[in-house]
Amino acid sequence: MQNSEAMALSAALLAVAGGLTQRIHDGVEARGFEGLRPAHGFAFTRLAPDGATVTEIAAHLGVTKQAASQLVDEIVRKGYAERRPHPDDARARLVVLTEQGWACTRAAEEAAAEAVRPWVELLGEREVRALRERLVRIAPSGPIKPVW
Amino acid sequence: MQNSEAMALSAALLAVAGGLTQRIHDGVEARGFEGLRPAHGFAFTRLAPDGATVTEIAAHLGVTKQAASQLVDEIVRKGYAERRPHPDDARARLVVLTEQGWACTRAAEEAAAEAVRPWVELLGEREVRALRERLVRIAPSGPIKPVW
DNA sequence: ATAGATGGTCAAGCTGCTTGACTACATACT
DNA sequence: AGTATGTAGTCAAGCAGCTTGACCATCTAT
Repeated sequence: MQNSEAMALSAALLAVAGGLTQRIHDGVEARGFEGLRPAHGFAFTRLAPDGATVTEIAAHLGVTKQAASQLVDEIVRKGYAERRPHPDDARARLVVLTEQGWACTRAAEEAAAEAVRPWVELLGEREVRALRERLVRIAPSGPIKPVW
Repeated sequence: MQNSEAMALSAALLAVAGGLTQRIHDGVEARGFEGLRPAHGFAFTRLAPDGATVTEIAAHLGVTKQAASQLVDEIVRKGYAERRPHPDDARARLVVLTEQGWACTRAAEEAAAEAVRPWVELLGEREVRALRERLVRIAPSGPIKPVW
């Protein structure tokens, strides 16, 4: 594959990712969840199953513990999560989503579906599913970093 | 398409985009172009054909003119671009890439090719090309915004 | 028991962005 | 032509989100 092709692929991928982020963010706001940034959404995905510690969130986002702690402060203050004592470690605190946090997560899923809808209309459901499968296969496992 | 599928697609896309950005950035640095951030790269793509004004770069990046001006200051100070009088408008200044700027652009293309290579190994060249075509078709035309 | 590693927070500082104000030039209207 | 409005760009100040550094409480290993 030529360098210019790789660059075109990269540019398209980053443009799509940027637009998608914007649309999800707007959709979440339109559903009444304000004062959140995309980074909060990524934190939510890590909190979603059973909660996580600040350190785990920091690793997930690829930032320092201090930054993650500050981010958790925000979502706690806004009622999306709460800090509980950790069952196994008295140093740690388990951050878990509140009901409002779950509602916001569902809103984000709706917004994502809405953002993806134009793609389905353009490419068809089959192609979009294929796109998803390929992206899942090449997705890195490391921390989620901002696109730039 | 279900909401959860749309979310999985979004998550994979953003993860791939984040990883790709990181890899291109690292690759550019490894080729000796330091002190640049991904945002500079996006500015370069706008400057590439025939240069651009600060205002055009601002629109391209989705930031204020002041932020774009500051970013141009940086790449000028580091020798990647220079400001010239605009041929048609005495208010404006045309920012164009220097030879070093072009060299950096080529380095970014090499880095992109390098970053994409694992995907080719995983999916095959045919699939990656198909991926590119689909992404190009759904890519938005608006400003390039950060993923979060 | 003790030494070192780890979870979390407090504090200070930096960087990249924003808003606000301004000058120089362009464009449109009368 | 003359005037009013709009646009390109910069200077200045402020802010938000991140970093580094220091610290305490608790866990883990010897």
